[in-house]
Amino acid sequence: METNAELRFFRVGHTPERLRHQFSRLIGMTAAQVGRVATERLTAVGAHKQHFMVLAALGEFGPSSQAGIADRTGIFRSDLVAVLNELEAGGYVRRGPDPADKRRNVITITEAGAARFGELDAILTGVHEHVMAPLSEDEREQLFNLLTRVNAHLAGG
Amino acid sequence: METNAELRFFRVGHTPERLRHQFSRLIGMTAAQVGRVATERLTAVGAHKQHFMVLAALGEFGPSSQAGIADRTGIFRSDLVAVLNELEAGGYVRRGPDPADKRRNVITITEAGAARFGELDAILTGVHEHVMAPLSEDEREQLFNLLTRVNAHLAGG
DNA sequence: CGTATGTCAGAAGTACTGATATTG
DNA sequence: CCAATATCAGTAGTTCTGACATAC
Repeated sequence: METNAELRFFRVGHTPERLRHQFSRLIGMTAAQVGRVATERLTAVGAHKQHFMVLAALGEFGPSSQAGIADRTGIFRSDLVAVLNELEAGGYVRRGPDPADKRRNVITITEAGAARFGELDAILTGVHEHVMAPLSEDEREQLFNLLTRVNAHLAGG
Repeated sequence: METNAELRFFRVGHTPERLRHQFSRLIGMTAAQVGRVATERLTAVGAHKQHFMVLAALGEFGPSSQAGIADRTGIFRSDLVAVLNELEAGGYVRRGPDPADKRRNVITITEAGAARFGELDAILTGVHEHVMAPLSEDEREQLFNLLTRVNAHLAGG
């Protein structure tokens, strides 16, 4: 299992190539690992990322139709139904008909929902503390800024 | 649907909170969008991320057992079987018994496999060009370094 | 005997498509 | 008549668990 130069196309001393290739996998690998940790800790309290996303969207933008939540979170309208069923069952949101447009529901976050959001947010903050552990304050801010710009660009088109 | 201060717990002027919350979703959202684009373009040529990961691992570390590939890529041994079946069917890898340990197979990348890797790598490079578009050369390097350190830390324990 | 390897069968989560009834 | 909304049914792909035979 030792070095067989014929069969390796990344040779030692060929660093730029190797870095580029690692780069291609970097985002995916990082995201996968971060996602795994986050999912793990959220399921430990009976939640999903989607719960967090919905509660965050409601907290940020106020009461909304389901279509509005779907647009803001990227969750499919069809999948949102189940997520809202769960959140409603937990008392975290209220779902009522919209008097102004009878096709729509108005989804409203409750006190319990705000508290739940705080709980999930603390968990995710813990995760990203763990993830960011090797970075300084300045570097975390750099990473935040770079990712924000990348994300804005991707969301924009 | 206008501002209802009672129901929003992110208030204007409460910026730090909002940033923190956005931060929690940032990696996930970015990863999701990058992943979607990458998957889309790879399936267009009949490939998956896992194909790329396996070929990259073989290129980087040379011939390996399936367990070795699983360790390096994070793909489960059970799932690797199908991935290698596909790669073998395409002529991209050879799978033979290990004379030194009859439990193991030795997986070797072929010439065609190296070419295939180049093809997939070009596709993913294109994706990350698209992703990194708003960043300067220096900033890309920064992002690369930050993610590398985060990733190393996560992989290490 | 306990452990590692490759393989298979299947569960659980996620992402997505399509159809439908209701309403605008 | 066309578009949007909430909902449901079902597909596809990913992640992960468990079992098993073989070999160390």
